[in-house]
Amino acid sequence: METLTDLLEASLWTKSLSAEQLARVTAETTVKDVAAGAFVCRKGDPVENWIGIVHGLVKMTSVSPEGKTTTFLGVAGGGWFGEGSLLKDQTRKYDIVALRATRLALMPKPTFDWLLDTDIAFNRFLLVQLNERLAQFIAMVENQRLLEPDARVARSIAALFNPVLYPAMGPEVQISQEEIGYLSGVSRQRVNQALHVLQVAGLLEVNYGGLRIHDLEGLRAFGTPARPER
DNA sequence: TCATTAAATTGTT
DNA sequence: AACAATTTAATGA
Repeated sequence: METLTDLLEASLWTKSLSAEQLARVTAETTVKDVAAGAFVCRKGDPVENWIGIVHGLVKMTSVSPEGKTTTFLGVAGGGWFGEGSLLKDQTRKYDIVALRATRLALMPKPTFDWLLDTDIAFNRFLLVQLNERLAQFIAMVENQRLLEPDARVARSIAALFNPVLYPAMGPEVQISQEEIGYLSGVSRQRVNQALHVLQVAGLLEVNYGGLRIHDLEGLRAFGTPARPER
């Protein structure tokens, strides 16, 4: 995807908007390009926009006082984020960093509030998205506690391809193994091993600086024993 | 276009 | 964590 229009067309919440509503959203939403490694926003910033990803990839991270960094999740093409902070009218709780050169769409808070007040389908979209995120976070805690590293890596990658949250994802991502390590809570070396296991299993293809997904369902289910037929 | 070099990423111990 | 190998990107002839 290249333009704001592409992103809006790929986003589910625009489907029910009238031509007038869509025109207003298009007029008031701006586009911004950020370089790889750049901050999209920092912890403590006032929240002024709902942010969409036209293309590229960003991560939500937090840095401890000692400088250790943890990544909570990646947000991929077609995804929107920040509604939580907008709804609570708070400052950002996390840093957002671009992992690749990324094009963002910034919807001003007044526009967001206006959609919230006037469009029921928009509310339903947010409900579905928040629910999907909650499910992802619960799964993340469960995975981290119960699964072995290969499966943790498999599911962290699968989470990036969540079709509800990131409808515009193609079959490949550009992401280093180091970043996958941050996302899945596994060392880079272990990620490297895990990726080869997953490649041999035919679930994905390992490329320089990125991955191509062959079997998303297989990744999601990796490490779960098949339930015996009764 | 090709060769050289630096930087990033991967593979291995 | 450290090191070597590989790939990519940038630069200049």
